[in-house]
Amino acid sequence: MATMQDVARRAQVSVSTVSYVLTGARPISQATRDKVLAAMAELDYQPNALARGLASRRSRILGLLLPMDERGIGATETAFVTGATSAAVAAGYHLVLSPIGVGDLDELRRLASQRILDGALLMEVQLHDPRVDVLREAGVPTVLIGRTEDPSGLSYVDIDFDRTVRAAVDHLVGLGHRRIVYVNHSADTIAEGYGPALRTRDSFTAAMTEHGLTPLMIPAEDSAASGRAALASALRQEPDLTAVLAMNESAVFGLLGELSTRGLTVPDDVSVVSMVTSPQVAELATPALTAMTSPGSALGRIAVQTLLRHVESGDGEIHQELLPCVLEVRGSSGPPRTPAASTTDPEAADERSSPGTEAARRRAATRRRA
Amino acid sequence: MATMQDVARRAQVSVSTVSYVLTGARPISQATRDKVLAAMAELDYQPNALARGLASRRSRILGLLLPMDERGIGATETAFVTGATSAAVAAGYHLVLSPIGVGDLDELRRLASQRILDGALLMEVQLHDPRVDVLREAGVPTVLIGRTEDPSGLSYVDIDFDRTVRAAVDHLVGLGHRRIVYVNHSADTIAEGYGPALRTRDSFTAAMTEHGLTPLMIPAEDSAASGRAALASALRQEPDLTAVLAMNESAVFGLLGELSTRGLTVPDDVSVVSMVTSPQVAELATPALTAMTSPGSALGRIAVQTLLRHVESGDGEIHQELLPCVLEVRGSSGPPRTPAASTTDPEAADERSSPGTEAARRRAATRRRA
DNA sequence: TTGAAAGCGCTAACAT
DNA sequence: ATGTTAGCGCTTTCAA
Repeated sequence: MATMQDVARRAQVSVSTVSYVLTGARPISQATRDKVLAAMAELDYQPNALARGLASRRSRILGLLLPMDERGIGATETAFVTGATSAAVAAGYHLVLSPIGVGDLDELRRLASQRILDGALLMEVQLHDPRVDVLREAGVPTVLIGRTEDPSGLSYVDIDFDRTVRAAVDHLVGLGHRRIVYVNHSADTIAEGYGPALRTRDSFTAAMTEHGLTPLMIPAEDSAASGRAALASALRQEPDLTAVLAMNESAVFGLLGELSTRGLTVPDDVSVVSMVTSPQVAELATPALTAMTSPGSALGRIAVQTLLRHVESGDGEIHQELLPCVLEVRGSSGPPRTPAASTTDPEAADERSSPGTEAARRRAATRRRA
Repeated sequence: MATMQDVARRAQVSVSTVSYVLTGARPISQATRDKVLAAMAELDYQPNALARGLASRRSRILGLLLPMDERGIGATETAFVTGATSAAVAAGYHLVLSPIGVGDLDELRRLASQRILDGALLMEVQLHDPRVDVLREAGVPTVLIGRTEDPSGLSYVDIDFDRTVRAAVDHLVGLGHRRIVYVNHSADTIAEGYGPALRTRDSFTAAMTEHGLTPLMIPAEDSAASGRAALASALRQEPDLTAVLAMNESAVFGLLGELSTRGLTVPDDVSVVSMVTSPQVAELATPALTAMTSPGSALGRIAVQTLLRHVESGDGEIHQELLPCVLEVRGSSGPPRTPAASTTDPEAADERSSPGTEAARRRAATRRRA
C-alpha cells in the first residue's frame, strides 16, 4: 500500500505538497499538481483514512443511527438512507449506518466517544430521547430525523405531520366522508412519547373538529392481527364509518384483511388512506392504497447537508425544517356509498343484511379497475 | 477529552503500561492494573479509535455491505443485521452498514482502500460479483452472505436453498398437491445470476421431478402487479394448479390479491407457501402465510465469527456453511380440494365455468375460519 | 513486571 | 508556491 511518502518521493516534492493537492488547503501550481496527480495514479495511491483522521481530527465519517426492530426497514426509511448516503458521498464523506436504538446506549457511548464519527443523524427520535444527551455529552454534532419534545437548540428535519394529516383528512372529507376513524400506532408507543404518534393524534383531532366532525382514534400494535382488532373495534364504536386513515403500515394489511373477511369492499364500503407509506408498499395491497408518500430522499439529503454545515463550521446555526407527505390517490379511496344516510338507501340496507353476496357482485363489476 | 497520557500521569505509570492494561497484550500486576483502571474511570477515559487504528493497523470496524433497493430491507435481512451486530459488539468490534450495491464499485473501492474496515460482510451476493474482486484487491478479509458461482477459496454462510425448497415441496406434496407452480424472482434477476433465484429454480425442478411431478416455474418482478400477472400466467399454463410456492415476497401479495379477485380462496382452492419469509411479513397476509422462515440471526452471528477468525488470524481457514429455512405452517396451506382429479368432480367442473359466483359462495361459508 | 521511545501516515503550523 | 517539521494518540519493539 503506497503512502504519501512514496508519492512525494516519486513526484519529487515534499509530503506537505502532496497533502495540499489532496486537501486543496493552499494553492499549488498546475505543474506541481500534475506531477503529484500522476505519481498518485501510478502508485494507485489511496490516503489512509485513519491517519488523516488522527492528524486532522476529522474522520470524514458520518453515522446514521437507525434502530432496527424486528420489522425491518421500510421503503420510506430506505429512501431516506439513500438520499443521505448520496449527499454524504458527494461531499467526500462516508455515511455508515449503525443499528443503535434507545436500548443500546452503551454502544452509542462507545461509538460517540471514540471519535469515529464527525457527526450523527438520529432516526426514530423519541420525544425524550436519551441518545440526544449521549451525543451532546460526547460532543458529536447531531441532526435529528424527527423531533424531541423541546427541540430548541437542535437541528432537525422531520415530516410535517400536521399538514400531512390535514391533507389526508381533507381528501376524505372532500370525497364526502363524515365518519372517519384514525388508526394510530399502539397505545404503548404513544405512552412512550413517540412523536409521530402524538403529533398525528393531535392533528387528526384538530382537523376533524375544524370540519365539524367527531374524531375517533384507535391505537394498534404494529401487526396485522392488531389491525384486524382495530377495525373491529372501530366498527363497534362507529358502525357507520366510511373511511379509515391509518398511520400504522403493518396494521393496514390486517385491517384490509378484516374488511374483506366481513365482506366490506374497498373503497365502496370503506375508504382507506395510509399515512407515510411508500408507493412500493401501497401497491402491495388490493386495491392499491391511496397514501401519503413521505419525502424520504429529500429529507435525507437535507439532513446531511445540515449536519455537514455543523461539522465543518464547528457548530453552525440551527436548522429546522418540516416537509409534508404528498397525497397519492390510488384505488383504496373514493366517495362513500351513501353520503351520511345509509338507511335511506334500500340497496344499502339490503347489503347490510347479506354483505357477502352483495360485495362479491360489486367486486365483479369493479374487477378490472385495480 | 482525556488521552492516554493523562491516564498515565494520573496513575503514575508510563503510557505503555496503560496501553497494555487496555489490550491485555502483556501481564500487568494487579496493583498497577487497579491504579490504571481507577485513573481511567476518574477521567472518563475513552481510547481514540483512530489513533489506535493507525498504530495497530486495525480499525476494529467491520463493514456490512448491504445494497438497499427502493423496496427496503426486509425482516429477514434485519434479523441478519441484528445477529451480526451483537456478535461484533460482543467481540469488541463495531459493525457498520454501508448501502453499497454492485453499482457503487467506486465508493466500495474508496471504503476498502482507505483501511477503514478490518473486514467485510457482503450481502446479496451475485454469482459473478465484482465486489468480491474489489475487496480481494484491497486486501480486505471478506465473508459472503450467499455464494458466487465458484466460491472455492471464499468463506461464506448462506441459506440452504436446496433443503428449503425440498421441505416446501414435500410439505405441499404431503398434503396431496400434484400441480405446484413456483413463482421465482424475475427473469432479469435470473439472467443477472442472482444465486437464490437460480438455486431454487434448480432445486424445485429436481424436487418435483423426483416426486414424479412436472415442474412449472414463473418468474415475477418484485412487485404486487407482477405477482398478479404471474398468477394469471400460471393459471393459463396450468389451469389445474392447486398450490403456489413463491420466492418473491412482494409478488406474493399481488398473487394473493389476484386469487381473491378471481374468487379463489386460500387455501381451499389454492395453497400458498412463501419462501424465506419472516413471521412478521407472513402474518401480514390474510390468511397468514405458511412460510419457510430464514435463520437470519444465526447466519449473522456465524458470519461475523467467521470473519473475525480471518481478521485476527491474518486469513484463517475457509469456512462454508449452509443453514436451511424452517417450515412454519400457517393458514395459507392445506389439502387440495379435489385430490388430483378435478374433472371427475361435477361441482369442480361447474366451478370452472363460473368461478366468480361459485367462489363467492364458498367464501361466505369459510369466512369465519380466517 | 515496567519504562522509553520509535513510529503508524497524515495535517497544519511555521518557514522561506 | 513550496519545504520542514512537530505533532495527532496510540501500539509495540527494545531495554531494563
